[in-house]
Amino acid sequence: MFNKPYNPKEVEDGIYELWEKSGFFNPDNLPISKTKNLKPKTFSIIMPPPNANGSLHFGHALFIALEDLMIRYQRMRGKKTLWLPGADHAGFETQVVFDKKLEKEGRNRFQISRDELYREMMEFTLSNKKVMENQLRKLGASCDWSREKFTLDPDIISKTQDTFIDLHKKGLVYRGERLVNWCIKHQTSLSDIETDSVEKKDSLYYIKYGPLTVATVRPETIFGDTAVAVNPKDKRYKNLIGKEIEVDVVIGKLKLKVIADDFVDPKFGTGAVKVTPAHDPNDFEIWQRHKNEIEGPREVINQFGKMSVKAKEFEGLKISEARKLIVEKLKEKGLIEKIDESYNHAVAVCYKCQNILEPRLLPQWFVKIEPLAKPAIQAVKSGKIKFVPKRFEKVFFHWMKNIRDWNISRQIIWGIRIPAWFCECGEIIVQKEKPKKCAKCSGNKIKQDPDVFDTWFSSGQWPYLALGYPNSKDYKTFYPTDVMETGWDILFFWVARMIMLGIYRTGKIPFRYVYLHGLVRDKDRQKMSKSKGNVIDPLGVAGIYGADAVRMSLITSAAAGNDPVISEDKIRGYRNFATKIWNISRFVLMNYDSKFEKIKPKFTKEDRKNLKNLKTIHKKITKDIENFKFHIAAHNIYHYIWHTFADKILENSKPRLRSENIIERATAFKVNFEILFVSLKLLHPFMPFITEEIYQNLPIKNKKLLMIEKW
RNA sequence: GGGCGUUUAGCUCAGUGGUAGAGCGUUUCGUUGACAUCGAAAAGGUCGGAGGUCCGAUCCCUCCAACGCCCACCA
Repeated sequence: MFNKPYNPKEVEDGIYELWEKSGFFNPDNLPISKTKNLKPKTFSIIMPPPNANGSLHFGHALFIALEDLMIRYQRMRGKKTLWLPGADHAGFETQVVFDKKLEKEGRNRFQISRDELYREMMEFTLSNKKVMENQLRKLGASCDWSREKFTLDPDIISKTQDTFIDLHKKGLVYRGERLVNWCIKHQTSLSDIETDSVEKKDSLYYIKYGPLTVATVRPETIFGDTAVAVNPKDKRYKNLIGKEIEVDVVIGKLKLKVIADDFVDPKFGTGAVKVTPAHDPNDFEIWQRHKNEIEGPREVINQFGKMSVKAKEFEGLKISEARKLIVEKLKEKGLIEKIDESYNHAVAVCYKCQNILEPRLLPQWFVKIEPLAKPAIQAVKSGKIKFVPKRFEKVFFHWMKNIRDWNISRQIIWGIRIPAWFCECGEIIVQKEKPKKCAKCSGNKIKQDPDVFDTWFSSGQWPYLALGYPNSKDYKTFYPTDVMETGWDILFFWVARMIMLGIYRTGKIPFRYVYLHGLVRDKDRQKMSKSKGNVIDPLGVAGIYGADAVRMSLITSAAAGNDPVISEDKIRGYRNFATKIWNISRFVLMNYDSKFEKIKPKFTKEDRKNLKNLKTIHKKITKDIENFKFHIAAHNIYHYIWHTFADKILENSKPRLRSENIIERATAFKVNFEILFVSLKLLHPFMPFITEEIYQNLPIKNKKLLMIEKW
């Protein structure tokens, strides 16, 4: 008989060890019934590799609960089941975390040599990775540790570079000088989706430009102007189109051509726009359309967000200071016509530090995305890949259809180095090893591109790389994987890229189902964040109430795609449920008598009804799990165990359990035992620890592990 | 400017074309061998609003409102 009350702390670690030692996390060790000539059915999930730069939070606990549920269910169904764990170096994210750490120590990364910084960050990451792995164990993740991968494993690095080289060969990767999102704080460019847009109130200055007036929020960029644009249909400026006008820009005079472009909205401002191709994405595109008419980008703001040498007397000033000063000078000269002080517009900011991003003209590597997007859209359209819930397919299509080329260069050191080399002569060579000499100029002054890949470029290849593409047995056995389970917030960052790169590289879809979970919120529906102080540590509460209670409360809290709401109250509620099951089991077993073994039960009508009902519940739960309705399955098993089994069936069995007649006693016991046994199986994927612990105490023959009992 | 989601009991959320559900909270009773981390019972909802389809709508359709989110190059 087991102790009272149930104490998860005393049980969970031991159970995990029992599982891990059994070897059954590894699909190769599973007792798969092999029918002749038939390949065993497989089921595989590649774990979204957590960023190895901190501890696990509730979002991680959620994916663990959901994925482990699917994995345990499929394993019990008898499939050759693989859950492949991993960890992500998380390039820019980790760089940001590490920058903060350095800042606390009074250091900064720009003073540390590349090699030294990389070494320190690797050490930091590997130690976080170890912590994370143990946390995954604490939460009961039944993943195959023997296959664990890290995004900076040598083979992953090498194969990620192969993909880049291959894309380059096929013309799908190019090096282009384009305006990119530049973060002044982090000193790197970012992709379009690594930006947030915030509403900002600014002044809109109306500045006299020779014969006309332009409206701008950025007077400090006037030195970089190369044209003035108007709408071709705008009658006001018809006579000026094609002419050159002379503009006083404080530090001198500029001759600017007036050009006609449809982009210009005649109704906005004065209908005339100053064109600054080096510092505005729209202006850059205007220039692209008028390349042979006007001068190209002239950079007047540098990488630190300060005025460059081209701003002459304003050189070195911060943007805001320069703006103020320039406006003053313009005012003195009578060139400011008016100022609209409450102009609201959206500006792009760094999604990490919220600093305004400076558009900068930089040579970067871009992935030509359209040829990759088309087959990805097709895969979802045709139903080869299905989204759960389905509504995200629409979101996916919308984004994929409007997608722009992907900047994959990052000016940080933490990541996979881009395999490209620059010769003094300007030649660019794409290959892994350093070229001995340049094919063009025969020179040997060749340097490697200092940049690394956007971290999503490697994680976008995760399903097939983690499985050992292209030649491994695992890749052949488990690819395409069955389910990709992750948060909808990284639909574009990750899921879309995995589909695109997966199809490109392997010719196959990377997964059949995309299950998207929501964002975990606190009891006031607030996002959990450190600054709000409302973060609940999943490991902390798991330590108090048990990992089972944490997992169950996460699963019951939301349907796919919805945000689960978590509170300690709720977790406590499921801890009570664990206690209930514990006591149910104690009660069932306390009425056990070894003499029952030989007795043939005589079932009553009620017994038969209850056993039949059990089958119905079994079927319903199976169906709901198959249909990804985990929260419904969880509610049902909860309700059945507590309010049908305990409240009714067990209560009603009490008189018979105390009967003088051993057949009556044995029958009552056997019915209760059968229901308990099936309930434990049904509950196992949801609450694996306590169910396994009880199973280990059951008086049954050929006991193995509940984990591999037949569903 | 497009698009999406949510709106059901005091709170947080499930759910269904045919007498409304759970957890927590509240109230009452119960501690005689599974369980007080509990049991029994109770109160509490015109299922956001207005139309429509239907024998019948909380559920399907249309419109509206509130809240939340995503996407978008008007200086």
